[in-house]
Amino acid sequence: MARAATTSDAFNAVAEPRRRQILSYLALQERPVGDIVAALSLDQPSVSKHLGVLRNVGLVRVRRDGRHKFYRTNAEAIRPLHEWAGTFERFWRHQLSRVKEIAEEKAKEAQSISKPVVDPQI
Amino acid sequence: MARAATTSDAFNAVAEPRRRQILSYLALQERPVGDIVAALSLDQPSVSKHLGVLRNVGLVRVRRDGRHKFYRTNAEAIRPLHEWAGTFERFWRHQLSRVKEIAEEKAKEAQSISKPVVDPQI
DNA sequence: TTGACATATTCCCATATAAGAATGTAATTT
DNA sequence: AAATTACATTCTTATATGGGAATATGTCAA
Repeated sequence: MARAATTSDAFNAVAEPRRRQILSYLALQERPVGDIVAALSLDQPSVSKHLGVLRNVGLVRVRRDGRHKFYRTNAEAIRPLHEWAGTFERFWRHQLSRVKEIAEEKAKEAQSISKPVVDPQI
Repeated sequence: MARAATTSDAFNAVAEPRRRQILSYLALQERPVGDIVAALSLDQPSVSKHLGVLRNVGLVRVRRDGRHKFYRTNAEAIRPLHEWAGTFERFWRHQLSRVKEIAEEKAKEAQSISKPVVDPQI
C-alpha cells in the first residue's frame, strides 16, 4: 500500500507547506485564485491543484463571482487537528516541569559548589 | 517533485493514522516495541518502521534496556502542530458565532410566524 | 557456542504524489 | 463572434511511500 491520499483527511492535506500557507492567507479574507498566485508567488496551476485538495477535505470554501472564484478557509475543519494535538498538552507541560526541576537542581548544585556553605538563604 | 518525505517534519509524520495511534499509546507511558505490536495489532516490522519515522522527527525517544527498547512520545514535538492549528482558533470562533446568529434569526422568524404579533417581549 | 527472543533492515510492488508544460473551459468584453 | 481574462484539468516524470515477506542484528540464557 502506498501513502494515503492527500485528500484522505485534513492531516494529510496540511502536511504540504504550501497548503498551510494558502490556508493562512485565506483565513483573514476570501480571495480570488490570482491573488494567491501573486501573494505566494506560485504557478497558477499549482495553486488550483492545492485548492482542489483543500476543497476536497473541506478546508476551504468557494464562491463564484463572474469569472473569479473567491476562496476562504473553513477554520472549523482545522479544529480536529488542534484537538488531537491538544490531547498531548498535559504531557508537554509535565515534560517542561521536569526540565525545570532538573535545571533548578543543577542550578542549586552549581551554587553550592561556587558558594560552599556560605549564607544558604537569599 | 514528489511529496515531501514523511520524515521531513512533524506535520508529515503525523499524517499517517497508525503513527498517531502509536503516539497516543506512548504518551502515557514508555513501552517496548512488542507491546505496541500487541496493543495496536500491527506487524512488528511495520511498527519498527513507523517508530523509525517518528524518531527521525523527534516525536519519540528511545531507551534501551537489555534486548528491549522502550519508546515514549516526546510531546514537545507535537506542540508546533498545536500552535499552528491554534492560529485559526479565532476564525472558527467567529464562524460559530455567525452560525449561531443565523440560527437565532431563523428561530425568531419561525416564532413570529407561529405567534404573529402577540407579546413581543419575553 | 548454540539457541531463543526482541527489534531493525532490506527488497519488492502498487500507488500516489507535486512540479512543469500544455491544453481545456467558462465568463466577460469588444 | 473573436479576443481576453480567470481558473481548472491533463499529461509526464522523478520520487517516496507503506505493507508483506524474508532476513539481519543485537542481547541474553543455557
